[in-house]
Amino acid sequence: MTTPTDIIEVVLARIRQRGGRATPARRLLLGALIDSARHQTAEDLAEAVQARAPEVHLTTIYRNLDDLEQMGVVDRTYVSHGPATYHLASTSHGHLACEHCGAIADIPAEAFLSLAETAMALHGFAISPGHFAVPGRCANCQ
Amino acid sequence: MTTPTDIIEVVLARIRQRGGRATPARRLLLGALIDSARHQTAEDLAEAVQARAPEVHLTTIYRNLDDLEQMGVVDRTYVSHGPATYHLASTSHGHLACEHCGAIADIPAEAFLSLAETAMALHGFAISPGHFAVPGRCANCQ
DNA sequence: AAGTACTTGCAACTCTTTTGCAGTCCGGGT
DNA sequence: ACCCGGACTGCAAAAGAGTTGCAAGTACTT
Repeated sequence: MTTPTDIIEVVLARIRQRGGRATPARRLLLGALIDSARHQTAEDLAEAVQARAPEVHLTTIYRNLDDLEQMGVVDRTYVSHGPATYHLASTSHGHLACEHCGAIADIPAEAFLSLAETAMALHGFAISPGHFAVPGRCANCQ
Repeated sequence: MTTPTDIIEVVLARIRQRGGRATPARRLLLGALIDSARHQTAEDLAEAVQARAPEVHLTTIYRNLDDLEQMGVVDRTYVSHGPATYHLASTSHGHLACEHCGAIADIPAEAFLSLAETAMALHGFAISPGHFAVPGRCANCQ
């Protein structure tokens, strides 16, 4: 099976290939992303990392999240007017964000198929379903 | 036909009904929203208003946009990591925003139908198609 | 073991939006 | 027509999220 440590080392190997380094901050950040595979803000992640290494600065979290996003390791999801959230890219899915209570629900990538087709047909536009949250009202808040 | 002035007066009438007042700033803001029915940021709108009334403060634009949004007169659209954009709510449509060049394209509300159905079936979630932009790559930037 | 370039911590800053407050002005009542 | 209360505005200041410059630190190559 694939343990958290495996995942971390695989990603670090990829980082090394690009001329990057395996630093404690990176290990801890990846650990935090794996631990709680839910949608966490940069600040959530900083808190998790700082529980084990208090000197790691929020700036470092942001810089590493940017890199990981560029490498395709994490997805950054923009929730309507609020901090961005991050999660491992492994599971491709979309997001529904309640405008009222802030709850986030996942929705399979296939749900975006017909939207993707229409966008492509009309404008030659390729959507990125994982990178944003669809706002609306959840069942409880309607 | 419906002239810009007509629209402005209809909206102002609704504002008065709620105990609100018809101020020059409101008239100018509505005018700016009508003039260029495209997606404008609060700053764009402030600039347009200030061309005729330089003393109108950005704060006032924000406060009025909030009110107009609550009244359902304008839609606020969140583009991934960037300022929110506003437009008259009259025409209901979705948005595609290029992650690379920032271009915004419109897409008919019907394109969201199957997504809306899936969200409702899976989570009882009612999406608000007008309130966000779907990120991706436009034809030129792929 | 040493050098180099990638990383980090820190502080200061940017951008967007919100809030507090005191003065201004709209419009219903007289 | 005039007055008054509450709605609205301008200004300054702050808050939230993320970015940047720079010097010091450190992982990896040789």
